[in-house]
Amino acid sequence: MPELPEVETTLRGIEPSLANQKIDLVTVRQSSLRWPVTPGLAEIVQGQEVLAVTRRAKYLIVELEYGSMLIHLGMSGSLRLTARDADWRKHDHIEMQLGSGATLRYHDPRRFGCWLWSEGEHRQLTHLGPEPLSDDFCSDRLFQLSRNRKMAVKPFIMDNRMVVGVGNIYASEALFRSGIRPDRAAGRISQKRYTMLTGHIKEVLSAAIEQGGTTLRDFVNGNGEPGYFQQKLAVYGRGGKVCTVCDGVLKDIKLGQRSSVFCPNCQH
DNA sequence: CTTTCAGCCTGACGGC
DNA sequence: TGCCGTCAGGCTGAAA
Repeated sequence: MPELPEVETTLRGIEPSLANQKIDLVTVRQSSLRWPVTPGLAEIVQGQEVLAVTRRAKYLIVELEYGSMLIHLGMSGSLRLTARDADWRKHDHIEMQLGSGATLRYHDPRRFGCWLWSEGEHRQLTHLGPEPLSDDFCSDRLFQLSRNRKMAVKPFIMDNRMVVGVGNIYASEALFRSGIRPDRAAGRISQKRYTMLTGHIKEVLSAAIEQGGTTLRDFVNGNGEPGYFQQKLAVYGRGGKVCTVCDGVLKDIKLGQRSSVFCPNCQH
């Protein structure tokens, strides 16, 4: 389940093999993803050179000479570099062969991801909030946006218009570290506590990216998804278990259709 | 305007 | 053993 750290890890892994390479051949075996793969995408991008590979939120952007491809890994997607003649695994949907001989495979069992082509800006990228690790994401901004909002703070910080890239795992962890109950109304949290929360969001995401860096080679070589962050999680997936800080039992509630685990003792 | 919620999809898992 | 229901998750767009 790629969250922002996994997408960033993927970017760092594949970028050197794609940048400044010509796309020789693209094969789309399954075009039914979150949105249909842009019709004719393969023919359009073949022959173009990759100018750069970047990331915005959880989207990867492959910039080409006449436009760009927008790639999302959805819930279960992954990109890996393979040998040119590697066997196709179940759920390998798209392959991109580069001039160097490098081959990129897109694998996505649940098909929540996307591969889209556009000559201009992708509509998915308009209306996105700031990157969580940039200075544009600051507590003042978050505090101002939260005023008069009755929505619970957890779905609030997971809203891409507030800040991008904060998924269920890291939202839960950042709220725990901040001592804030996930179901507290966003508009009823003080500026001081938003300062803490903002800091913890940055902290938890950058720590995960750092750890992603250590499993970078494995990840790109395609030996399965990294499970490196699991033992560091204090609340996510631990409903009913004992809190790591006090001796209370962690509670599991639904917020905006998402499971939300917190410690009723430590979080208020 | 804000907020909620169904739907997309497959695999893993628990109950029987 | 296998069948069925439930859950997980990001994101959009329609409904309230």
